Amino acid sequence: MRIATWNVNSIRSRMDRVEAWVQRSGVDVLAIQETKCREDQFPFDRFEALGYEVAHHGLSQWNGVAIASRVGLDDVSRGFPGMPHWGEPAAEEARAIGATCNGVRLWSLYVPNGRHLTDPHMQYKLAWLEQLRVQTSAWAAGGEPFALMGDWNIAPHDEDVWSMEYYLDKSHVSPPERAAFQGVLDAGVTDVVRPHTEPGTFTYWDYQRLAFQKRRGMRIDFILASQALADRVRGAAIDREERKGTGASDHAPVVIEVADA
DNA sequence: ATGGTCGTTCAACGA
Repeated sequence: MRIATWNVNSIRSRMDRVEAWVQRSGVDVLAIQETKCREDQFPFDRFEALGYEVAHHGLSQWNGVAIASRVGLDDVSRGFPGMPHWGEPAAEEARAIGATCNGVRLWSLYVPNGRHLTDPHMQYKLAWLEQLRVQTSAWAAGGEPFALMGDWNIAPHDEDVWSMEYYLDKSHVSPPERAAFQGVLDAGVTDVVRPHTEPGTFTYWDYQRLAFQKRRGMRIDFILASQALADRVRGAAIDREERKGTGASDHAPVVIEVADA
């Protein structure tokens, strides 16, 4: 079974590329982030024509997560228990959706950006990750195979950014963010992609300042798997080619190959 | 050429 995660940065403006990539990659399940649309705007018909069921969670033009699967899509959850809200007044955001596909519990997650070190959004990000840690601990205790997939907006290691000097006073690399990410790992999941990729492999390149052409990227998209699932991972890759050309998302798809149970 | 962006929705914001 081939499973992937991809921040598409608007499903409506990206659907032609997404469709081409789905067919080219042969993924069985795709976790999508930043659909940037409401439920009534999501192109369900395009996925159904490709043979995929889709569960989507979209509340506005921001955020939005989905899971597309051609190997079953059951027990869909929108949000996770205790997930913090944002804004004044505080409102739910579409940042998490879970579904069981072929016996594996999969989550598509869009972790809050944090914006700046002193921005209130950073506290929201850290609180969101703390609650995800709590939930991950509970899920891991069950022993079932599951994965947390998505855009974490954190570069856990120095080698995960093109320049630590550039990011020193910016979000995504700060000690509190890295500690929050490590907290989720310590709750019972492991990065199953890193062992299959070279150091300095990135998943995201800013649209600005020719970042992709200058190889100025970050590794912020991850697939974290429970032990039961990690034991079945046979390979992984980051499809950097998909970042090329006109109409590309600023994120590349991340793919794992999983053996049958 | 010594800087170079995209989405949302339509002035400004988010990333």
